[in-house]
Amino acid sequence: MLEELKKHYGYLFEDQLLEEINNVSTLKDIPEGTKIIEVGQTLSKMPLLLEGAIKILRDDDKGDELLLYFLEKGDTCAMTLTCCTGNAKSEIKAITEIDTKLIMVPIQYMEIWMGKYKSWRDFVLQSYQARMLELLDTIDKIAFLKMDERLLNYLKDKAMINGNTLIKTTHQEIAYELHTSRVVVSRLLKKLEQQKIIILHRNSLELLNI
DNA sequence: TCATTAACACGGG
DNA sequence: CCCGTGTTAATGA
Repeated sequence: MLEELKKHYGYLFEDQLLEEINNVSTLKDIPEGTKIIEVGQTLSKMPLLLEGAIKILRDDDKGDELLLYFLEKGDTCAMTLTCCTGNAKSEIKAITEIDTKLIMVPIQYMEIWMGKYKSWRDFVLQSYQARMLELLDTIDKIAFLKMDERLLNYLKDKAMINGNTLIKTTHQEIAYELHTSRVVVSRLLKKLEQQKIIILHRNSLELLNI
């Protein structure tokens, strides 16, 4: 595991910290579509992504959901960063978007390393800021973009994360994540197809000229 | 005007 | 058959 740690985080952390992480953490391979964190769940470990991607969703009071942002390799979950001080519960839901490899660090080390390693402190603060900026970006899109633009944006995001223009999903799933109805998604996708921006298939769609 | 909801027909796996 | 998809009509914001 130390090798993989060095490969992905070696440029960020000093050897001593890498070894400490290696000593207290567990490596996990998680298949696509697995729920990692549920709303209300108490967080005892923080994930460091090595490979793959995770989508972070907000559940509203009616059980509907809304996609907030994606985490990619080198990222960590901002929710756990804020939860580490108290025994706070998660306000968000995390699901693996593709097969993902990550390291789980028990959160008690969060605080210890914050004081001990400058590189760790920088990493945590920078992660926090990056997530905050992504959130603001998402809020901007929800507030100022029409649904058709949000949809296209979502498709592009998904294509980039999967490294593939073929996107495996259903209209219903998109509707949930963008917090709208399937009728709207179907209609807008149809429009995008007529504009030669995408090709529709069953259970998947293809993004053209990115 | 545009989204949502419900309802229905089509057709592919 | 079951489910994803395309479409429409009614209703509401």
